[in-house]
Amino acid sequence: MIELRHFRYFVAVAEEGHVTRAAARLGIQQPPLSQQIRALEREVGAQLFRRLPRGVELTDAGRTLLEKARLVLSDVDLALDAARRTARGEQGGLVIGFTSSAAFHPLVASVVRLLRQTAPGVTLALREGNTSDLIGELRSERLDAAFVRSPVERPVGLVVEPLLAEEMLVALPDQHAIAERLAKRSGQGMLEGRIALAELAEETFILYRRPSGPGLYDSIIAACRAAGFSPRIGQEAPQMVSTLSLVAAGLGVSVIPASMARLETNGIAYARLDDLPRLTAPLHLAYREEKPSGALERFIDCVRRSGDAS
Amino acid sequence: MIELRHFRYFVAVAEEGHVTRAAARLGIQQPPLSQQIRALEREVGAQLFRRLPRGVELTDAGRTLLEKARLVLSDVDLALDAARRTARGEQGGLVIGFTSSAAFHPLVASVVRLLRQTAPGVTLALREGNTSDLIGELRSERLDAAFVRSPVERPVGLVVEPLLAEEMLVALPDQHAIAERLAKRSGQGMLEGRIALAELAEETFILYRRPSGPGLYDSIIAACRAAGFSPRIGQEAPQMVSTLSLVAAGLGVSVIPASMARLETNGIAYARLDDLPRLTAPLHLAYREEKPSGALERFIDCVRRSGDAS
DNA sequence: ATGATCCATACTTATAGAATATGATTATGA
DNA sequence: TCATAATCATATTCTATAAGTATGGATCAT
Repeated sequence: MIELRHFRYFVAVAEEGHVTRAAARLGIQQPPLSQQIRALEREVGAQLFRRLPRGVELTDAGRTLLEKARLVLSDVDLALDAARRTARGEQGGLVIGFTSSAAFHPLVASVVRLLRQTAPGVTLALREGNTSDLIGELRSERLDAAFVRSPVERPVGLVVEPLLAEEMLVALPDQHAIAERLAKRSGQGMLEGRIALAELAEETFILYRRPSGPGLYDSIIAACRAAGFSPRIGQEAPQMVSTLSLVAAGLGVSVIPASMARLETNGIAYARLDDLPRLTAPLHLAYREEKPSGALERFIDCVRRSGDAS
Repeated sequence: MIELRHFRYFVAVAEEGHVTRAAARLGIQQPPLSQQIRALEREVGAQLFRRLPRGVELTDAGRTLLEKARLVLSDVDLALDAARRTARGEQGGLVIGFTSSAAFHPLVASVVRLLRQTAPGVTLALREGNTSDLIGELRSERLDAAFVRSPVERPVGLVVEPLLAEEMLVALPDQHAIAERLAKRSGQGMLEGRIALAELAEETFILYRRPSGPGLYDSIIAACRAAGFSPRIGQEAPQMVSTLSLVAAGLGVSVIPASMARLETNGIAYARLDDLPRLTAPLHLAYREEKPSGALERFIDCVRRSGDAS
């Protein structure tokens, strides 16, 4: 049976043109090397070297084999390296989900950037969805990890790791009385000063619809209650992003994570809240409890590092 | 040190998902197989299998390695096959020379065709030249073999193998008295009947110039002497083919190998000779005495078979 | 709970690769 | 021309390691 040893020995002899020198290079004696070469020739069924009085030289068959043997040997090294890289998580494919509201958070972009840098062999597929769908896809192994807001209960079989808690802002129509009262700060539609939740007691609230992302919805309502009123819900938008369109259309006000304030600026003014405790939108990373693959480990590591930085 | 055995065993275990079954398939016991797998894992520096209560399953690193290990194993087989084919002469590159007069001989075409069929892996480069140049190129290893006419002396270090002796024909200008006298046979300019060399005693002879192809030149002159006259040499053409152009131009007559009668028909008539012994143009195959490469052996074989057929 | 399945570990055996000694062949230089 | 050196091949011994045997431990199924 042919082994890599035969190829290694063969290449050495071919390169030296000399059995004795090749043996020295390989760190063995000349007779076993001669034997292994003969064994290879027997296996191939053809002479690979012409024995000359001083040294040996390749036959045509030997020349043909030399080329390919070199390739095989380097392919073996490449194969082992690839396996090592995969084990270290520098290679592989991941499917990552995120809630639409997380799509705009700088953390996601920075994680992707960081992973590209530290593990270029890992291919990422990103998939948007609402929190409950994402949790389901995690369970059914269609996703490897997901950025979610606050899942109501801790889903069994999954690790839900808190990353950060983001301040929530009030989104007002541009022409709203409160917006007119407070000066614009930057060009971004961000208002100067803070407002109390209680000031919005008479407003119509537009919120992300309940079944898909239960966490945020509940905490907003709870905060209103704490501020002394029960909010009037005008409309529940199917997607978190579309709440902003409804606000821009003047249909009501909304409370959104700060990272979403960077888009849909025309027609919308954003104001910080005054109330304590602060109303926040948490961001979590969820993944299965089982031992993560190397690539996923790498990914989680990148997420943590990006989380610390921001 | 990694050996192919490790890859073979690894692939078997990966495919079976089961060490014991894989061991049975490989014809060894389970413990040594487990050991070899462990050795491979140690060499790679990573786990390749997750040990489950019933069987084993690939890790990511294992999956990566499996792909490449399969490739390596099949590449090894391909490498050995390629070497075998080269040894059998079914693969390789040959440079073959031939004298310009041999270019028109059907043997050359049929050899090329036969070699294409029996050894498609052999690539042929054909090179035209005069006999003495070809002999030199054979010696300097720029050619592997050459079709030549009659080399004066047997060149040392070369084998010159006679292939066939071709009848020689007289080439006459179309309007020549002899051509007018004899009826045309086919449309090819071939004349009916034979003529004696002696009939050409008064003609001007156009012959291929001496230094490049001494053999034919000498035998033509010798034949004329035997027929009782010494030919008047009008012009010596630099290339054998151009002798025909000179004949067509009416500058004289020539004697050429029969295989050349198939071209330059307009303006030329060919006549067979009556004299005995027949004036013939031999065709030889020349190659170096040293043991020929497999591809050359194949080629020589094809030449001999084609020679027998024609 | 008990037996069956299956991988791992400990130890023994046997194979074959490596080392040593030597022979055969062919250049090379006196 | 002969002796010597160089180099590969052969014969024999040694040894490293792959294979085999026996058994243990974990997990699942009945």
